[in-house]
Amino acid sequence: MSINKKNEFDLEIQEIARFTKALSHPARIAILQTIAEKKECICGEIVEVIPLAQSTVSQHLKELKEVGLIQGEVEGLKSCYCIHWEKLDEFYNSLTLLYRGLNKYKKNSKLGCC
Amino acid sequence: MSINKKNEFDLEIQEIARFTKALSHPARIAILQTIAEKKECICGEIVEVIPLAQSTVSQHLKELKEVGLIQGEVEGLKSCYCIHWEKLDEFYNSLTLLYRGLNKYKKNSKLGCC
DNA sequence: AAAAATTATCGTATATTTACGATATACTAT
DNA sequence: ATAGTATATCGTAAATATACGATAATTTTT
Repeated sequence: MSINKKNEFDLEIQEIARFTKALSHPARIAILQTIAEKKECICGEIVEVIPLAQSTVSQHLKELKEVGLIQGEVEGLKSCYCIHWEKLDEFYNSLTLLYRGLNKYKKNSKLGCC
Repeated sequence: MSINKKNEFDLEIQEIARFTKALSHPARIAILQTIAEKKECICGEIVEVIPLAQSTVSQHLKELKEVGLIQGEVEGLKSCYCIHWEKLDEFYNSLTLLYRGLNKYKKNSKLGCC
């Protein structure tokens, strides 16, 4: 049992789900905010602010990087992260489309169900 | 190990994470769309359209209901679902605030990292 | 060259999610 | 009353996520 069925849905929907999943943990939202606020977005600074172990923060950073919301660059010993603004826009835009798409049906809906 | 640390983050952030988590599976996004599109939002109609077993769909419906994005009403033998539009607005608004909050720092950011 | 510092990765434990079939419950139709 | 329907819930298996310490890799500093 429990074979993955996520790929049986529309690609557009899968894309949104990958983004929302990336932001489905408070730590990753907080990390995104921290990176945005600081000019020097060094890993250690993130670890200082987030109430999780260094290895755990590193893991969350990896996930944000994999979905494309942040970029990482090795800077000697330090590792420097920044927001991938275009990707963030892309996320927000596709979510806005979803929201508007749903809202199109709002006018015809009754209050409450059935 | 693996004690839950989600509640060590800002409430605002936790709230957004609960919403994004609810939409972090393609099935739940598809279900939301299906409910919005149909006027008669009966469970069986959702099951027809979603490529998952009835019990699995029911489980996803429960999660959407728990986070408040849909409402359910028993209608005799049938079970009728609808979008909770106010809650959906709430979600979209808080995500918009997050997006704008991040974007405030965009102008001061360099292209690429460090 | 040795010690210290920074970060990614490995190993691992636990928790949660995903998925299904089977079943219970409750209503409708015969 | 009985049979049939619709849906929620239970039990369970497998997959994935979360969290940490330990360690490896690499770069500074001494």
